[in-house]
Amino acid sequence: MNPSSPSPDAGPRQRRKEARPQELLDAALTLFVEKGFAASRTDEVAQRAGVSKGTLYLYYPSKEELFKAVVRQNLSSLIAEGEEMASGFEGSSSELLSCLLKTWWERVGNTPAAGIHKIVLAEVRNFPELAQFYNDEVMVPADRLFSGCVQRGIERGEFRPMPLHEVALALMAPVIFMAIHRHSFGACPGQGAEVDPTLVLDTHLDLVLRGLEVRTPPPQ
Amino acid sequence: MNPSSPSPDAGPRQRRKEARPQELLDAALTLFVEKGFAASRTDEVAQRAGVSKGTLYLYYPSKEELFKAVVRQNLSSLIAEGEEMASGFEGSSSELLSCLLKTWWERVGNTPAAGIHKIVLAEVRNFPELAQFYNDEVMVPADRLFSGCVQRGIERGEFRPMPLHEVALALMAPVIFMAIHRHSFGACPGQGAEVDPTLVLDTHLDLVLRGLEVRTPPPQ
Amino acid sequence: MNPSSPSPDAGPRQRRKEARPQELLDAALTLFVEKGFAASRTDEVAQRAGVSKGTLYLYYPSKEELFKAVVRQNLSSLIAEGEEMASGFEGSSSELLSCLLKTWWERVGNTPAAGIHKIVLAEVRNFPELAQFYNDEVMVPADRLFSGCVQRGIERGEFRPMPLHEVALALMAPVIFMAIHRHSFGACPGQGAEVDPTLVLDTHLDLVLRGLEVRTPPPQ
Amino acid sequence: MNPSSPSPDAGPRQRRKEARPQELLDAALTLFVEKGFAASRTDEVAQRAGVSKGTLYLYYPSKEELFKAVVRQNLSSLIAEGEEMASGFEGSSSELLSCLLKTWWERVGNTPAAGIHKIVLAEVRNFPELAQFYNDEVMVPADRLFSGCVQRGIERGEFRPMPLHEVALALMAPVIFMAIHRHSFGACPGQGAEVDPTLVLDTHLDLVLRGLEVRTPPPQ
DNA sequence: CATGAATGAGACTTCATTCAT
DNA sequence: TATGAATGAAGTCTCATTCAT
Repeated sequence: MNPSSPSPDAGPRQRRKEARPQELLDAALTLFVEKGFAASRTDEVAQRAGVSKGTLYLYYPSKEELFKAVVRQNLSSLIAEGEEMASGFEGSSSELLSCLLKTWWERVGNTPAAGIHKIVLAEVRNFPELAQFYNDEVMVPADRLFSGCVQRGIERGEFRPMPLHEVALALMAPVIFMAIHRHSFGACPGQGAEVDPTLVLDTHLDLVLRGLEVRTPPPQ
Repeated sequence: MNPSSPSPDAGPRQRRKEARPQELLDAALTLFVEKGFAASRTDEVAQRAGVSKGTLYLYYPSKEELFKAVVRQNLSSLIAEGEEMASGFEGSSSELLSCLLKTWWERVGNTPAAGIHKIVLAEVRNFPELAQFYNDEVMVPADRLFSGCVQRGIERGEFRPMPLHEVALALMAPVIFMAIHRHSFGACPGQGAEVDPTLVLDTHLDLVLRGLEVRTPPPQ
Repeated sequence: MNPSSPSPDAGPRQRRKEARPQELLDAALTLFVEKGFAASRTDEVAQRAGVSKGTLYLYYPSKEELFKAVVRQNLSSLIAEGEEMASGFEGSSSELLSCLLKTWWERVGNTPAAGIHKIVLAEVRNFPELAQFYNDEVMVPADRLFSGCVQRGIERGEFRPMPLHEVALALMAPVIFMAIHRHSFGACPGQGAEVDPTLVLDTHLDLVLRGLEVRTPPPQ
Repeated sequence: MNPSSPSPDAGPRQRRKEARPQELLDAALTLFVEKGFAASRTDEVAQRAGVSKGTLYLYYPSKEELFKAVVRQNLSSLIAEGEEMASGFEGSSSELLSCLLKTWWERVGNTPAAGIHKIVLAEVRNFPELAQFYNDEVMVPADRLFSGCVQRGIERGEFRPMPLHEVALALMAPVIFMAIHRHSFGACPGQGAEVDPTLVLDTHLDLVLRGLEVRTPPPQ
């Protein structure tokens, strides 16, 4: 991949080798989202990545570790990005929250990665180690990001004083719920498809941001 | 159990026999909610119902059919109640929505039945038959109920005009999400337990209902 | 088996069921001795016992537990028997030791059970739990039995004072070694078969018991 | 490793190459003795020899062949030494036997080489080829050596007339047994460690040699 | 010669389902 | 109707062996 590599071509084998982890993660994401964690077979993950079962274990020592790697690649990185965007943001807090949620929807909610939330909510109880991992790696950072934005709004006098964590949850829940929902019923034709995600998102933002706003004191 | 029991009306044995299906459904609900569908063992369902594994198959021909029966019994009855309450309601639409959501939380969200939503979202993709069923029996009625309340508010001049289904979703999502969340991470100590459900519910209502309100035109 | 059982015949199924554990233990002993512990497949144990693989796990929860059961049945019981014989023995200590070793040879050394010693010596290092088990269940009791007999001889003035545990080991080692040896090379025709076990045993006893004896004090 | 090395006689690389088979055999011996044949991984053998797994297969076509080579190399050299010592011995036959056994213990029993006996006894049944080899190379010469010494003692009037092969076995068994035993249980703390090998050896010799002796006629 | 990524058969174990009693 | 012993397919993971580089 790197043209400065000593061997100019490296051959297909070398190229394959470097791409393996990514190919495996992609295959795993697709299958986990489709069938769930427990119902996915390591055989099939490998098969979809075009390798044998043994090769999968060459890169990831267990099914659980494979799942963690999928989570890290698809969720952890996005949260970090959001944190970065928030830290340098100049506009109003409403714009910031709106921007964060819309970005999240484009980058996660509307992609296969959204299915991860479904898996976690559904199966984490049977895999306690994953619960801890997901909490540390996803839930805590996400809460911190959104709570921080709300606090920013309150401090700047844009928002009413409100409980931070609860507002953060109220902000995130509908988009996550919609993402999960589409992943569950999306495959079933004619069901739940009648709602337009963009309209739902806009409506949700319209409602909640207006609900947050300090009501410009009418002269009364 | 004792055949020498001369009690009339068939005796305890007969009563047991007739109660079997219900006992099995109860045991299955508990276990499915706790572990999920795939991770629940038929052995344990039978054991919790106080019968042998063979007996389970006498009443339900497979684990899948048992699952469907559990879903049918526990979800279908929940919607009608809300519909009834809404139809005779006299107060403001905000009060109506607030009342519906709080009641739902008490009667469903905070009980084992909430776990069914988790199961369905997680596993419906592996049971296409259930998707149709869940859509018809749960999603459509729930949407109709909440959409209707929002429409009532708009018609009575309490709420701004807004897209009905999208608002309905924005209303329901956070409470369902929270219910699911508690079922997933509730068992893990110190995780997700720091949010107070009542406070979340109040905050959510505070935000969304205020967001729905027609802003009383300042000058008038 | 119990004639007072309500059903006089119980049918072949019932009879099979009661015999299962014994049939499985027999099959396991044969196979373990033939191939070793690690190289024996649970499939084959079950097959030789005439049941399916699943049935094996109905009676023994793991391969290791199956092995322990084999050891218990074939070795532990014999040692207890020897202890009993020793406790009530009236004759000389030489006769007692001679009798114990000859009995051991007949009941263990010359039967498939002797192969267990081979397995343990060879593989115990890879299964630490088995090491502890075997030590507690076999080695310690066997040492106690033989040490006790030697001590009896010394106390009664038949034997010279000697270190008990070391003599016990010197007494047991050749017969165990011979048993192992026959199990290893016994299958190979014409090898190691030229020694007559009975003659070896007699010679060993002749040597060691004479070595133990208090040399009748020559008049000096 | 550095190709620019101008050192004569082929340089370190060449030396490495020629030493490979020996390094592999050494690593294999260590590992086989430690873990047994089945539980040893070819990966680890190669790693301990400082080469890759593929290289191992360049020198030995399979794990079984490697095992055979290890046994062959390590057993063949062991016997000749003892024979040499015996042939020129001048003292009493008791001293000769005592010396042989003590030397064997120092040179073999107390070293990793003793582990080979454990491996052979345990696994020879799965490698019929090895049985013949072990018999010819080890058992027959060892028996010849010890039988010869006993015969020498009888001929010189030191020992009672006794069956030669059986006495030989009675002489060798305890030390071999103890050596094997230490290799099996030696790793387990507090087990079998309570016997002092030197004391066992002395006790064994004390017993058996006294048992062999012509009882010096009391009156003289 | 040497490498190490890749393979795939096969190990132990689980569990939904059946059926003789 | 009720039982529970029995089944065997299928799951995750290991590891001896191969082969392109």
